[in-house]
Amino acid sequence: MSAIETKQRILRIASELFARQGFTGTTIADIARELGTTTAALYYHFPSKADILAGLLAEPLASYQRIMTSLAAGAAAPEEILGAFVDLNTESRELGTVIDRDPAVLAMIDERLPRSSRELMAEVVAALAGPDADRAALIRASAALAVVKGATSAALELAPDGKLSPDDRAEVLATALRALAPDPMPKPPPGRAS
Amino acid sequence: MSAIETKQRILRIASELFARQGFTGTTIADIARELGTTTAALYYHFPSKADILAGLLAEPLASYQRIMTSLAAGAAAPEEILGAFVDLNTESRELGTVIDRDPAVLAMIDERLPRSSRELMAEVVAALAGPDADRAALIRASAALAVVKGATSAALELAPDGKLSPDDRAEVLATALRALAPDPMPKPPPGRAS
DNA sequence: GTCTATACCCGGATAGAC
DNA sequence: GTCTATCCGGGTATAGAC
Repeated sequence: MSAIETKQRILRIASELFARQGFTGTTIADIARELGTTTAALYYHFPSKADILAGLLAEPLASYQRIMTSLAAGAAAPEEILGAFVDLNTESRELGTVIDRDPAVLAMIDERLPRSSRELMAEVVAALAGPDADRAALIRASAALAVVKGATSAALELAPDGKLSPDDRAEVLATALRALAPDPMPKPPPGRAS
Repeated sequence: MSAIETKQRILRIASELFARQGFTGTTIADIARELGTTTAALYYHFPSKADILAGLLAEPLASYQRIMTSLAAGAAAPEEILGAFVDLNTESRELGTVIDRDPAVLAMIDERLPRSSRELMAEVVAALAGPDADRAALIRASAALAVVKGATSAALELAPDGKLSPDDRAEVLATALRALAPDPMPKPPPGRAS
């Protein structure tokens, strides 16, 4: 088995284990056992446990930054932004749960990013809420993002083939947009017969 | 300082640290330092680190089970269910982030509960989605729950006094309900003039 | 490229004095 | 109730043979 091939296997195994047990909760020995070798063999392919995580995070993090730059470029439609995050969560479904579950992972990511992940999220919320957003609008924007994350992973779990069908994607997106939009009529004004 | 008083201080400190660094990411030494004593002193008040967490979790877990039994009793309105979870997240705001972030914590909770937390969540989703729910309805129900968690914590962070105002609570609830409701008209059927 | 063996550190927990 | 000192286990990482 070529070195590069083994490297891929390690990443695949690590991805599963991290998703199930978290990054901190997964030991090098866990990965080695699943791989069928010893921990020492692992260190031939990766210099450290953190580097395994970094290898896993490289692509999704690049996608993420692409979204952020396109977001900084101009006023993107909420639909575009939310759709991009649905796709990001779909591509790297296992990692999505890993990332914000483990503070150690958060810290690692913050090292590799220009701005902290909290700041980045705040930017996305601001972009979704629009320029003159009151607190209610910010709440709704946070809600829309929560929907994207929660509903996407729910849809992926419910899907028989583990893939996000176009219908499901549309449902998630529509739900997020409904969350984002203010209530059309919170309470029908009294004195106005239907 | 009385023992009972110190115990409360420990719980308070632990709550903060767990929220910031996660349960696994927080060491007994961290807590002791913040407390101004040594780790050995901590063990006079709590037999183990896990027991500190258990002390923190006791109340919110009881609330949670209260919700579940009332849910099992009869068909509660979605509004009631979602409202109950908003309140639960508000009362134990710091813990909410701790609980499902750390697999170790999840495991501990599952030990103390009759059913696994995954099963419980599935029950709530089912109750929200209704008896004859298709996959889209289940997705929306998951989304509504995600809104409750995400938007409540966002609202708490945005609030100047760190408290959830009635207005904000209403906004969160309305948003969750919009997420839950199917799209009124996803696409106006063609051939039917407005 | 993978092994055995082991160094090293850190975190949870205990013993026993005060 | 709190201290000093220490044990013990487990986890990352390395050395060096094969």
